[in-house]
Amino acid sequence: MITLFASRVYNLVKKVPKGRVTTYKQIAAALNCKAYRAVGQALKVNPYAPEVPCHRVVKQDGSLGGFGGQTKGRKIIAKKNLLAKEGVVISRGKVKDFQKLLFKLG
DNA sequence: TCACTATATCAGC
DNA sequence: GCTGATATAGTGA
Repeated sequence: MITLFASRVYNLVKKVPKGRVTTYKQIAAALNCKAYRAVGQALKVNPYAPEVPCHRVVKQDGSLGGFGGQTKGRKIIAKKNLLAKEGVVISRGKVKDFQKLLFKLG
């Protein structure tokens, strides 16, 4: 079930250009709320898999967050490769130059 | 209303 | 630096 809130999240994520990343907080802030977790859930059930690259959405500290294939555990390799292809380097499980690559919404 | 969740932030060690 | 607890907001049953 896609809701209005989720649609807004997708819209914002789609705005993130290649080689750039954003955070759950940025998205939530752009929506004028603090539903960081709701954002993650919205992305989780996203029907726009290729259009809404959740791998471009990371945690506030630059770490990949809970995604990376599944929410249980697993390794975060696919995302690392995907981001690396776009110019985003992952170092120690976190985005390198995160602050520079961070795409501020609004 | 209750429980769950891909977060964020603070306190304690 | 890491872990535990708390705050916040949205979704589904």
